Amino acid sequence: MKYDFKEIEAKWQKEWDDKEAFKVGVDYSKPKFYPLVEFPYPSAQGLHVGHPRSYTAIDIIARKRRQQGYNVLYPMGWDAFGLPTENFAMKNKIHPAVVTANNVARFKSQLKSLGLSFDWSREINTTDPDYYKWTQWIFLKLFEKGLAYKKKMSVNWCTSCKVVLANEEVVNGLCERCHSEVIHKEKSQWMLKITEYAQRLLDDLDDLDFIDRVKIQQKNWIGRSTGAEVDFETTAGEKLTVYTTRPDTLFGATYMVISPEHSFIVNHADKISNIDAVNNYKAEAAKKSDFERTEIAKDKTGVKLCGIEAINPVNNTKIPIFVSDYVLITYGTGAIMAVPAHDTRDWEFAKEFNLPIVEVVKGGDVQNEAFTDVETGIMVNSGFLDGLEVKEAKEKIISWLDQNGLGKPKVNFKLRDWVFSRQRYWGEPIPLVWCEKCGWVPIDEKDLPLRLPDLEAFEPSDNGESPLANVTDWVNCKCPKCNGDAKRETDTMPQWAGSSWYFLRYCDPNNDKELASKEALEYWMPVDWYNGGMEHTTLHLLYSRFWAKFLYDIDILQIPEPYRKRTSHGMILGEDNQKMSKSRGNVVNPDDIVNEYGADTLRLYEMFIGDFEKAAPWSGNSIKGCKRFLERFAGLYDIASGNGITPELDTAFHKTIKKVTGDIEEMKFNTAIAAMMSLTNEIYEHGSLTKDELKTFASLLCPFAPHICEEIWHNLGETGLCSHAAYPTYDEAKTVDNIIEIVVQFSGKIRGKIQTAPDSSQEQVINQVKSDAQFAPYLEGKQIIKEIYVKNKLVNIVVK
RNA sequence: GCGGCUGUGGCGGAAUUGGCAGACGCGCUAGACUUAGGAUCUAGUGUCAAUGACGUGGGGGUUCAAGUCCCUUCAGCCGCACCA
Repeated sequence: MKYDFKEIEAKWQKEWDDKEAFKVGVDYSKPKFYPLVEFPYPSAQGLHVGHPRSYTAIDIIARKRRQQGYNVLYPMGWDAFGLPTENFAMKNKIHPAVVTANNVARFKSQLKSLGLSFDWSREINTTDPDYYKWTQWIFLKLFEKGLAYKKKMSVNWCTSCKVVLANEEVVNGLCERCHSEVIHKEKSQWMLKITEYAQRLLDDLDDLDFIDRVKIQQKNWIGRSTGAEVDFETTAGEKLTVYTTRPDTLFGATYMVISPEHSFIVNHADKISNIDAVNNYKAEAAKKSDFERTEIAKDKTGVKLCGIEAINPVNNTKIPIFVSDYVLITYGTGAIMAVPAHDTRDWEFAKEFNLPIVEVVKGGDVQNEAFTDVETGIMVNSGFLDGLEVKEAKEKIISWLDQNGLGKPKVNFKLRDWVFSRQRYWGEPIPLVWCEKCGWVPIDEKDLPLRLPDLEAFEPSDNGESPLANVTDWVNCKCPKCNGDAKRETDTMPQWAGSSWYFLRYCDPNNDKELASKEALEYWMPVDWYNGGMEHTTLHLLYSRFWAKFLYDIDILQIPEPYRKRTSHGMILGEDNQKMSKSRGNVVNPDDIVNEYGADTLRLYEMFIGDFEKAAPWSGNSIKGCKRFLERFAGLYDIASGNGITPELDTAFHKTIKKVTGDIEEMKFNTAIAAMMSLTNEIYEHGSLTKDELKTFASLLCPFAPHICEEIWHNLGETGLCSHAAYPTYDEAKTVDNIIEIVVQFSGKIRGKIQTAPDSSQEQVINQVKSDAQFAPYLEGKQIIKEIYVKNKLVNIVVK
């Protein structure tokens, strides 16, 4: 059979479309399977070869489950709000909605050309008002429950573009796009209290089937630490509270440090004799960019607060207070007790400022290096803690502090609240109104969606307000509460908003009464298998878990975790082993590959390229091997005749089905394909196969290379779709060969092989070896010390 | 600095519980067919001083047996980065 992939692929893609072959039925009695891939941002560049790696992998699993009789929901949509579209719109004077529509059309046709079995009837788009109505609705619920609040905070400000930048848009302290200086600016921003869910986001990870590196990364990001808050009296009269994970080292605290932004400085400016120097330092610290402040060479700087001292509560020693930017206002209490003997940063600071280093845990040489080990040390110079191990000392000092009203145990998280405001046009409007009388007032649910007004120009205003701020007839409105004059919030939501709940919308995408019906959510959720990039682990994946938990708390969702299983694909690199990028000129366009080799070959190659979880370089040569395999597979049609089974091939078929079936579940697609290549080789060696066998093969290969399999299936006289054919099964008993080879070793060296029946006894096999002339030289005149037999594998006779 | 990952032929990569290292594919070599070959088919392809020995980044160890387990060391990649 000639393998005309262009004709075959166009034909079957149309057939699938016409027959709505992958539209999922609303039959809630059938077992369900909900696989999901991260919906793309429809960029102007079109599809990247990285996209199909994830999509094809999950497509294979979806197709397999469908063939196995599950009700499979494999949906696709568009995460279409975002900055690049807005910038493109600004530059070319085209409305972002039009840009989005164009990009979506391109992406969709590209995805369709890959033969992915998406249920297109459930396509969603985050920029669709019918969709973002519910994004806004969820925000209103968060606001209602006190989980959305406005806070003045420092943001990145590009001095040239005059816009607020996300952290990701700041590279080495410069604007990613125009390379001019980025400074900090105070701005009021909407925040979501994800920190309120920190403990639950951490705890619930345990029961999820997420790959380890995702769990570990989320755990680190949430960053739970346990310790104590300790109060230090000061000569200024106000207590300073510090957070420490090492309360056991309290006797070694020889000074304190507060962050430049700490209110203590302002509160007691009159008592600080060198207040000018302190204020200078504050100003310097504020001017520093994030890059400078966290630079690798972290030389410690700071200024002593002269005229004020703190008192160490355990020994009533007076200790100096410093201000330094190595203490962050955003973590703990913004103040620390410094124990230079047992903390690297404090040690560096103490060396710089010639402060005393007092050893309180024995085990290191603290004058030369901070000793931070907590496992081996014994307490010294610590009064009632002396002689204890660190762990014991920690418990004892915490209860002592607690009893004396000087401190208490405390848990802290690195996780910060989620900055939810963007001063941008192309995002969901935040559905709140500012009323001088009533404060922030939510708009009425029945008035959702709050639509983005149509604009001609999308330039942000000079003061960093969203372009929406210029649309006065949109901004000015009536307060929903008192009907007085009010103004709309002009900030929009970040791109992460729409993607934080999209998997719920797929369950019931056209519902205009609820974000999705209870019934649909109950049936489809959770997502059974979610694959996506590692780069989303601490953002999208965490945010969406947070929203799901919130929706669970307010009784919209029946389960507290949205995803049962999470896997992650490796990147596809350029042929030069570097990340693909236009500037390197190593970009491979999937359209070109589909044109030259066909979608089936592209799918197969991306699955064959290597370990799914690892990065792999593209190879223009290797892809030919996959094309060759499909040609050879198509060629099987010419040597297929008769029905029934071919006895010589039967074991090979059962083995291959077993291997492929298992490998797909473990995402070992490369070895599954290798097994099918081997089977093909074996069939050609044998010279023929039956039509029944070819049908079996087609239904096995179908999830990987669906177009050619449909064609073969059809040519073999089937009238239905191969994509709907029952997935092949195997008989365990038939996967075992009648005769197996056993490796024969003498003293651990391989000297030959023998053939025997499966499951032979040790005695049988050893006797066979001893009576085999080829092994006589190794036994002659030797004394047998030990005989080892591994069933069906190997014999090792140790001789002397 | 902390956390995570990876080192196997010329290349991408295989290898249940420790049990034939290099499956499968690319590339390469030779041959066949051919006006032609960036097509197809057949055979070969870890290294070497080659009936044997050596081989999974380096060194050491455990074991009848180590890519796999233990100790140690080197190299590369990714994430976070002064989180007290």
